[in-house]
Amino acid sequence: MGINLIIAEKPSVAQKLAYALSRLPQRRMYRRVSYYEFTRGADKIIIASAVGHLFTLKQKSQSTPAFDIEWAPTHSVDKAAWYQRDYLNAIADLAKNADTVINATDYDIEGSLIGYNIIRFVSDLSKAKRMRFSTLTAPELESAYENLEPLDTNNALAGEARHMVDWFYGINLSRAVMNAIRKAGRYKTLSIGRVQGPMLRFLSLREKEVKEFKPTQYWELLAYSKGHKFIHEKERFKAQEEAEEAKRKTSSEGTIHIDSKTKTLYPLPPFDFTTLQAEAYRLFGFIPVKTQQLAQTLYENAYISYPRTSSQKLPHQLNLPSIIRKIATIDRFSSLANQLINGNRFRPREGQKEDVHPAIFPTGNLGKLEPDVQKLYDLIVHRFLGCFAESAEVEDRKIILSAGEKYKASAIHILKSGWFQFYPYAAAKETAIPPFSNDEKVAIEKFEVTSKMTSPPNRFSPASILQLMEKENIGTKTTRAIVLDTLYKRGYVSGRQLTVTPLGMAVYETFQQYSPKIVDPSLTKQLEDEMEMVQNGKMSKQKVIGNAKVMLEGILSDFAKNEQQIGSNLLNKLEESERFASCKCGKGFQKIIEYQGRKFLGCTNYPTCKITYSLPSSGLFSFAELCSFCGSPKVWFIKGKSRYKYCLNRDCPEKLAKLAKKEEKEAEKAAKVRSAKAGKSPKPPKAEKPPKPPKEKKPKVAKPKSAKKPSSRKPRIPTASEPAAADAE
DNA sequence: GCAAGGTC
Repeated sequence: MGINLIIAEKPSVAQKLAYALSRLPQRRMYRRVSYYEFTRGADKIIIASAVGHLFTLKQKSQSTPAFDIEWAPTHSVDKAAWYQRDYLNAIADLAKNADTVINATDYDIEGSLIGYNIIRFVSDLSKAKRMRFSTLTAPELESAYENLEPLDTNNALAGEARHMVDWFYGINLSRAVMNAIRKAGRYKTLSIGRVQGPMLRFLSLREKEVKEFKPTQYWELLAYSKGHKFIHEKERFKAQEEAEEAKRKTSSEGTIHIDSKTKTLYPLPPFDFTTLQAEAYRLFGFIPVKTQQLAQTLYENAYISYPRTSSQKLPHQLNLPSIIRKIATIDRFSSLANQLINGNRFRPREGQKEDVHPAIFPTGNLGKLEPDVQKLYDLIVHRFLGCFAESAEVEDRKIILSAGEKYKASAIHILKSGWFQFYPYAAAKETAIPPFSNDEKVAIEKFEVTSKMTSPPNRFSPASILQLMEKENIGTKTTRAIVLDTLYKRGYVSGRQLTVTPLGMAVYETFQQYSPKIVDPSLTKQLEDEMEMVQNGKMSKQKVIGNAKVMLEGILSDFAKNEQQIGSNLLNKLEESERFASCKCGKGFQKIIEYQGRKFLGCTNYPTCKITYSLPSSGLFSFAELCSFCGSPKVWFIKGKSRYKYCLNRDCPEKLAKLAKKEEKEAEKAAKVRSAKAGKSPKPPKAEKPPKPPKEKKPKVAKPKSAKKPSSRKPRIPTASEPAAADAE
């Protein structure tokens, strides 16, 4: 009787394996860690589990560049990985008596490496075999066990090459920028890497587009009939005269033509991890890292399936009808779930993407949830139930008004709501149907020529940058959100509309100049090609790593030659980024303070330090630069299609001068109009807000919430002001 | 302390 030790990648898979290979696996404990034991045929089987990578790369000796590294147990290097220790020790112990050690991690290069490292460091590679499966269904797991393969060493070596190349690039280049800024006089944690690089590049290029955008004017021609608005088919006219010309060519009566199309809208596929993160951001504003944490909580409580999947499939082996029946017992879903049960609708609409783990689905178990966790859970349930619902049908109505020139309007009419009621978050919106019929003759009551400004491209949101990274195939479903979080932590980006700080821009530009490879998306593609060659045995791991070293040596020596210039530039930009945060009092940093629903810029020593600035009450803003006239922070303020850069100091001398000049001009204009059209009363100049009393010298002080004495006086918060005199762009 | 990749 042989002893076979099977190693899974994570505890949940160990459990699945145990129940797939045995009816009655014995669950045993090694300290806090469980493993399974049973006999199958002539063999005794033990199933233990890793928890991801149990080994990590560690610098072996000090050298520059840092190329001397070795593998070490993660728990010995990283305190946060303390819990891994028992898992590793359990495997080491159980491996002692094993005749065969089977690597049953996920069948990809990371999985192969997880198992390979464990086996070579705590057991013996000569005893090793590989289980290969692509889903976690019992028949496939059983078949994988009955058809063991030799250990896939080349896959593991490809993974090892990936780890080492990433380490060499990431650690050495991060140290290079940190050294540069340190020699310029500041300690600051900076970083760059194969994934951070391209992400920062995408964001920086967009930032430049936004900052350099010059709005241009265009005109729209609108026609109204029976009170309904039609727009000229050309939509945008470059010159007002063109719009007026089209208006002149239009007769006052026209004919209606209606073009109706019925569209079938199929249910959306169940959630994969990235789509869940995007939807949770779109609907609740959860940043992707938060969604990741909430989903992990739901998973650990067994309320949802494994969340880190890229699959959009729900295999029937999951016993979907029983899940829907369990969900029907939860009050707030019972009506929807029962509709499916009564309609015998148990076949889901699926998407194209596949993975080892199925799409995210609720298990039907449920306990009490924190509010945010519940929001995410309900979203998952609605999406899941929606997959089984009927398609929706909408009528898409295009209404053309021909009167010499052509005008158009459109309307959406929902014919069948189908899955919309299950997943209302993505339902089509019904619009009022204008009362027109085909070939109807109608009168045009009114025209409008309106002037509009083109708007800059949108900044990325946390969801949209992650979607772009997925499309470009950079990073993984698990790490992309974490890498974005790193960019925030480094101070490279800020805000929900991802704004690149001067520091972030400088880091990007530095690497673009001295090490363009690290910010180039194609480094990932190159690494993938090389890993594939390692997997096929066409290239050695050493060769891949050697190539990276040669590349880096050149970059690093070039970097060192220009260190002084790089360092002083980074320092300048760092200080520029921080000015928003360094208060004039010299003791604290400025930060956004929220009090009684109002936001203002105050000091970390507020209310001891009374220096505050009002902020716009709506719209987006981000730090631009320090005002060259008064030293207060200047912000970009974006509202609708307008963009202003303005100084937060209401008494800024430049601002007051501009305001005075503007008023002077308006007065002049008004005087001209008066003299030209004597007799007719001219339009008064647009009223300018008078400058408000100095904010900075007489700051309004709000009582902090912790104030012990209830004050009879209402705490006064600086009121938000519109930019009175701003640099419009 | 720096990366990216697994996982609780």
